[in-house]
Amino acid sequence: MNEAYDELAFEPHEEELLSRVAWHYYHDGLTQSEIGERLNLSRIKVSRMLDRGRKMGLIHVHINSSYGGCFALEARLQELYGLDEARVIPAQETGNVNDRLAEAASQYLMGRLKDQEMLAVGWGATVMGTLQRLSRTLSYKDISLVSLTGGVSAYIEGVASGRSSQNVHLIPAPLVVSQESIAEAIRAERHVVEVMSMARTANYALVGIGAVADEATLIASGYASRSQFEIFRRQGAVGDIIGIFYDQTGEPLDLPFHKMLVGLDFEALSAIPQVIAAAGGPKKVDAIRAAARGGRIDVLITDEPTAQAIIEKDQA
Amino acid sequence: MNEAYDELAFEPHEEELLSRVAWHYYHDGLTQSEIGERLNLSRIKVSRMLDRGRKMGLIHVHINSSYGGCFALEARLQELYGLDEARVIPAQETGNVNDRLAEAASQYLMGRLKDQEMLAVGWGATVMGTLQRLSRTLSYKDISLVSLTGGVSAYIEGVASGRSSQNVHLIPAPLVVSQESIAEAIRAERHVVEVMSMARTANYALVGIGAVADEATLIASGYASRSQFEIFRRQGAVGDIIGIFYDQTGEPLDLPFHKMLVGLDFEALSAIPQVIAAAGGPKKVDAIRAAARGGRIDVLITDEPTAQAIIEKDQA
DNA sequence: GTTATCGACGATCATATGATCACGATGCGC
DNA sequence: GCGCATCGTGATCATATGATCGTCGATAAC
Repeated sequence: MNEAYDELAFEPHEEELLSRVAWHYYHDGLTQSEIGERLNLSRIKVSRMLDRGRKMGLIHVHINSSYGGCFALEARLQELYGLDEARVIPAQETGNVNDRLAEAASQYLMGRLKDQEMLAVGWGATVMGTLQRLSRTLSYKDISLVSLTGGVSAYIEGVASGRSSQNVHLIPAPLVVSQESIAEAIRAERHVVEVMSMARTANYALVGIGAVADEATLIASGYASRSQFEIFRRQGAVGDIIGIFYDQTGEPLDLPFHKMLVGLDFEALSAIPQVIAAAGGPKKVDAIRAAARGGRIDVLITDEPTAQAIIEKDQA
Repeated sequence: MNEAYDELAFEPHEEELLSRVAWHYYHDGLTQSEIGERLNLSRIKVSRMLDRGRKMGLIHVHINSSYGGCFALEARLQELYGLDEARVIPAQETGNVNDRLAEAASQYLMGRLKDQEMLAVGWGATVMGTLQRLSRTLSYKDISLVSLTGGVSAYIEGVASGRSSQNVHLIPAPLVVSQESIAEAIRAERHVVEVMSMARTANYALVGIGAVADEATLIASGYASRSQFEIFRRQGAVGDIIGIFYDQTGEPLDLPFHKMLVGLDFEALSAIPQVIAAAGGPKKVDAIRAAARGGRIDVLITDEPTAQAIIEKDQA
């Protein structure tokens, strides 16, 4: 029998043969050897055909889940901004976005935190929610918490209740004070210096990203006024991380407000091995995008519509 | 670190994790071990998750080809009628259906015929087309041809041209004669007896399936009349194979016409290891269905709409 | 409280897969 | 016609996968 002739004869029907092989493999669950026997092909050839089928897009694997689309966005985000990791949660009508982001962030950290590591935390509603969900894990893994800024005591106390409280180190000050001189004085305090230098040694930093919008938590909590925000906006601010406002490119602005902050600066933040940001919502699109472009963050946890919007802006 | 706690915590997010695993596996091309490292799972667990994902329908493999839908029909046909094999060619506007069936049949036979085997052939346009396409393979593989009935010499001669002609054994008679006595006399001829007994030893039989319709080749070629067909139909005939008409259940009818045929009967045909039928078209739906249900054929090669129609009739 | 049952887990091992290599056929340029 | 490059092929081997088994822990029944 002349093999060459046989193979030649199949050529115009390559697609059929390919489809048939793929069908047997993926739907019938046959092994490549079994398919080879049935169709008079060598096992290796079947393997190569499947390979070709996959590369040519003939074989398509669909993941039948609301998460399916998100992974593509994650890959895109990572690629565009050089992130270590991106997590995108699927769009959903029910449920508060911040809660779901907090949930996702806590999931991420649960999988990442190793025993006895140190987590530095920023400021904001999402960060708070994440810490609440993490509290049990933090005890289990004996994680140390340290604050990146002042003004976190209110909510971090709840998280740190119980046995693990000895591992929580807070900057004992407000986030913002009314004068630069006071801020300087506080930053010079021994205890504050200690906590801040400890924060620099954290393995991870968990931060929120704030929009320059009237709904910002900074305004709601009285740390800043609407008129201040208006000024920030005029100066090109698109968002803030731990109270520091930055422009479209993610570069921090030179604002008097920054001088009144008690907390780490961007340089110190970047020195932490992995900066994880959890934020989402239409108002925050520009803020997140700028933070990512400027390399301010290593890991981004956001929601699907926000991810979509961010990516779209950078396609154009 | 307490592993159990970690795993527990992922529970409500099983779908996410499953999707993520599937994504990495199928889209990113990571190995199960790599996925395990990334997501802090054991390799074996990743394997099991993928398994579950497939079983639960979370992971769906789509074969992006016009042939894709046909394999489902093939599987259904095989299952419903206990066929050894079914081949369904995709619906297509261009091209003659018979030609495409002949092409598919010849493809099938090319892959199946081994050196020096014997193929018995029936009667009809599709069979003729198949043999024409096969002629080169027949020479290459040194295949013997033998006819199942009379009346095939006209077209089989062309196929058997050249060196391999010594391996072609035809029943030297018409398909049908005008009287029972003549048929008996022919069937008693030494040469006819020889060829017919040779046909019984064939490895494969290739046959067409005829509809009881005015367009039938039997009528067109003058072997039967429209009025005869009308009578057959009244007696419950739905189709014929090698000139033998059968009813809805595939049982041969008791017709005077059969007594005037020169060729094998159903019993002899069934004794051939694999009876391959190639037929399609709306008129032949009932004929094919009855042949399949009655176990008259082992392999069916048909087209997509026909397969669909056959299956639909048996669903109800 | 104790025991039985069940399910999840990872270790181990056989099998399936695909990466690499070397060969032979085919087509092309010299 | 004669190398030469290229492609497709099967052989071989390292790796990836999943089937099987025993263990452990949780739960439920007693």
